[in-house]
Amino acid sequence: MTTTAIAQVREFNRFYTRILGLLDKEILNSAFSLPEARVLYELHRMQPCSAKEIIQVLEIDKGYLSRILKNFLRKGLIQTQAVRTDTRVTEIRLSAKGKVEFEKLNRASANQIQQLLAPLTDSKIKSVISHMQAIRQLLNNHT
Amino acid sequence: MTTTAIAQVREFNRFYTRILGLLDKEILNSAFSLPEARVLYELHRMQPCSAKEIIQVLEIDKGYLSRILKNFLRKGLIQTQAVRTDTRVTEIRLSAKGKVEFEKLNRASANQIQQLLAPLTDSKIKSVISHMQAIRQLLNNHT
DNA sequence: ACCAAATAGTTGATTTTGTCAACTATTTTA
DNA sequence: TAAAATAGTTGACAAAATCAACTATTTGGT
Repeated sequence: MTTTAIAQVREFNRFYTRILGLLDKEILNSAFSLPEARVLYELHRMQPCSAKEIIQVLEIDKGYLSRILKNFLRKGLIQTQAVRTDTRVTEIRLSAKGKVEFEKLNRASANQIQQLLAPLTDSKIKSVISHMQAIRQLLNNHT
Repeated sequence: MTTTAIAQVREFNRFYTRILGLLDKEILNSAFSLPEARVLYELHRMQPCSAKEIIQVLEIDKGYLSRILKNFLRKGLIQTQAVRTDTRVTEIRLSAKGKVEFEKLNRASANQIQQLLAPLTDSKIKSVISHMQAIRQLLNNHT
């Protein structure tokens, strides 16, 4: 039983890895690299937040992130401010420009997803989404 | 309607990217890099096959793949043979050693998946899998 | 049959991405 | 109050990926 279950999950992983690859292509010819895009996305969703929080969510190296954020700061996409109660921590938030860039990226990625869903009828789209929600709920223990 | 659909897909992508990242960790402390592991996996499933076929499935650069295969050959994991009717093409297949290595890797990855499913009851596992199959079927146009 | 275009794969050069360890500056703990 | 822990930075490096030029074939059109 579990053997076939594992094979099925593996097949899905293979399949969905491909889908994610397709969707990422759009991002790759934006102004951002994939890791930058992911950081921007998390900033948008978590801000204000510390570098550490991003590191935890994205499981990314802290040195690596530090450089990405330095770059974002240079481009004026984020603002940083030391936290009063613990000056080791810097609170990061998107600047107005950062928000604009995020929105651009987000629209591009929305287009990609739309193309993915385009061949489906509305009811099939609903169906896909409910399957996705179900999977999320079932596997959700895993951080 | 589609707006929320897109947001839902995005959430799932985020979620499943994380899952895939977790599962990949196991592979990363094997003898293979992630791309090598993917090539090995495709070889196992498609052999005998040409480099081109792998390139198409994995959407990987041909120069990059060429090096990976060269490396596999050096390690004795694959055997190659020019195709009679078109000597530009080399038919690749796993050697006995290659099959053994694949099996090792495959077991490691199976363990990871098993851990993912471990907290679930059998009926929930069935449920996850049927949702996965449904998604695959619905999105399958997108090779 | 012959030449141009296409194709499979290789190689070298380079860029991008990611890792690791050492370091500074704080804060926490015991 | 000294030692350990934590947030983040930086430099050195390694791994992953891309790009273009190249060889050797095969195909297609005339």
